[in-house]
Amino acid sequence: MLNFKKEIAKVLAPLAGMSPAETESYLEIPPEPEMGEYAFPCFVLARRFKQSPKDISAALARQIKPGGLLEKTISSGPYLNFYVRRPALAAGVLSAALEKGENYGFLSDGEGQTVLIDYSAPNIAKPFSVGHLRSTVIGNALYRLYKSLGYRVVGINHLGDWGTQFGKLIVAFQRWGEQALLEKEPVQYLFQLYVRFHKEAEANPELDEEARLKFRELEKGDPEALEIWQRFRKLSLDEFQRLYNFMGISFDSYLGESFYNDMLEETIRLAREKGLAKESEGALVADLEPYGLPSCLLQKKDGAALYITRDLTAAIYRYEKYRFSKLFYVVGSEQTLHFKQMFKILELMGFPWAKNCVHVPFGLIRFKDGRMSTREGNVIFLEDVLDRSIKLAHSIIQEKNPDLEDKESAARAVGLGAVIFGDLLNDRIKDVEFDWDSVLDFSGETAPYVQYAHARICSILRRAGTDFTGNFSPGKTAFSFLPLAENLTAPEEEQLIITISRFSEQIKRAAEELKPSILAHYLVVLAREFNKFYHACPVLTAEGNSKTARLLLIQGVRTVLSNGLSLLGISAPEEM
RNA sequence: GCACCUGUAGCUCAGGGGACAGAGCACCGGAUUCCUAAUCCGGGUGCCGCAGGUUCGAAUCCUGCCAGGUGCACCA
Repeated sequence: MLNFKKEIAKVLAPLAGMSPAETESYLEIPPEPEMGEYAFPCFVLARRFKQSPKDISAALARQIKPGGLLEKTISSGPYLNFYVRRPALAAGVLSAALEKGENYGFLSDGEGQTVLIDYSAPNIAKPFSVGHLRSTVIGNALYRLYKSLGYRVVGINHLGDWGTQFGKLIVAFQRWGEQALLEKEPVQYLFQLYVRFHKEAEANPELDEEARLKFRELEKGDPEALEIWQRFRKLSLDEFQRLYNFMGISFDSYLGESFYNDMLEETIRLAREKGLAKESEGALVADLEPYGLPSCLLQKKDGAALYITRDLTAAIYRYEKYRFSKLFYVVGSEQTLHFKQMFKILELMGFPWAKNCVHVPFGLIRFKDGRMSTREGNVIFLEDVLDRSIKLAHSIIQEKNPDLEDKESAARAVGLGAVIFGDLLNDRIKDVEFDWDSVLDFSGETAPYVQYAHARICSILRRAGTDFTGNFSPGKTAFSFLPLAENLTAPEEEQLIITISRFSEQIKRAAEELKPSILAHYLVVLAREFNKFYHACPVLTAEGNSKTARLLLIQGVRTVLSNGLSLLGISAPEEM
């Protein structure tokens, strides 16, 4: 469909007296399918031509001749509606889907460019809660989206493996810790210690001071503290790794905050050199008031570095190493100010690439009566959510499809998919209220809905056998599809073709706007359209060419559903 | 106090300056001699938070206000 849009722009541009690119930017999708595939609103030309948009539209319609993918151009009031030659579109789209398979829809816009995505970044020694889910699944989807556009993508898990919480944990462990419990369920146990620490510190404030000192020791390289820290780190990393594997997520780099310890001095030196860092009350402060931002602390009065210094250092390191064209930080919206400050400091430090650093914020997951807090212990663990979702999926499969051989893997795909999709469907900037009922609702606009459409197609294709694709040799497929494509004239069929043809546009837009939700919505629409088709048009009992054409059509739908889900980090089982 | 984000149907939310503002959930009724009924079909809902402004045209852009959320110096 990208081609069709370009084709229209090329023909229309000289008549409208603007560039093809500008023309293309005005093209829009009409509200009803009967109005064609694209429309050009002629209001924009009214002033230039000193005529009413209606007259302009009528005149343009007369001047534009059909050809290529363009079937006809019809003036509709002030709009100029373009109709695609549907069989040609169908033949092009379906042959491409068949040929390209799991790469169908993917582009190569990003060739030669490197994009870094910083996401997930759980805190070591804290359990993985649903709060971390968002960064993880959004980041993972962006990772796959950019990859599909041809970018070289580097996924970075900036582990929260340093900071004062380790002082607290070490103190807690040394006071109350038991080796055996730690070995048994490391993260759970560390979490308990962490919660206990905060509870006891309320009555006993000197604990906080002790923790602060302990962290100082750790920073200075105290062997005992270091040994404990390393153990905590390894134990929780192993557990995170297990979760990531389970969810099918991986990273290219696990360099966490601690990695930058030795480089912080250099960052501070650089900031001083640029006149950015000033002493204030014993601490080191970057004055950002002239830029309309609150000043921020680079170094505590005890000499310890702060989060932002670490982030600055990491950004510099990453640029040195990867020469990225974009660096995305998939981090909660509560840190918006932090990133504004950080990017401004990078700019003031004289790094021109600072403008290529982008914060990709997302809303909080909250409870009805407030936010989650690790300290207070009121969190929901991701693992519990996944477990319950998968169990539910399993019991539904048991009920609906008792003969299915591998129920476990189907249940895993569906249960996991439901959770991921639920997080990706809505605009990431919005807060979400955590609610078990909606997490465990598999009807309506959900992954299972999309997966079910996919499974149904697989079922039909299985029954049909695979021979029907054998008639189409690669290379001349589009041509040989034409006679078949003429059969796809039912409204449900045409709608499916058009929607399939817009797949690449959706991928591109989702990546550009950094919103996987765009793709998720598109998949729901495609699945819905397939379901309508499924009820209106029988496939296996259709005759001759009509049957073959429908098989090819649903094969195309299957490809898009499966590729689309995969871009969101969700698998599409063949049976469920 | 200041800054940023959000406000659309009973609920959860789509909506790319453009044609009559759309889905899902929930509720009611219907469809299975037929490819998986996790499906489909039908039924009705809106001062698009409020008030101004820009524009041929605003849910969409700008300003102000209201409500909720988030942040604002030694946490990350």
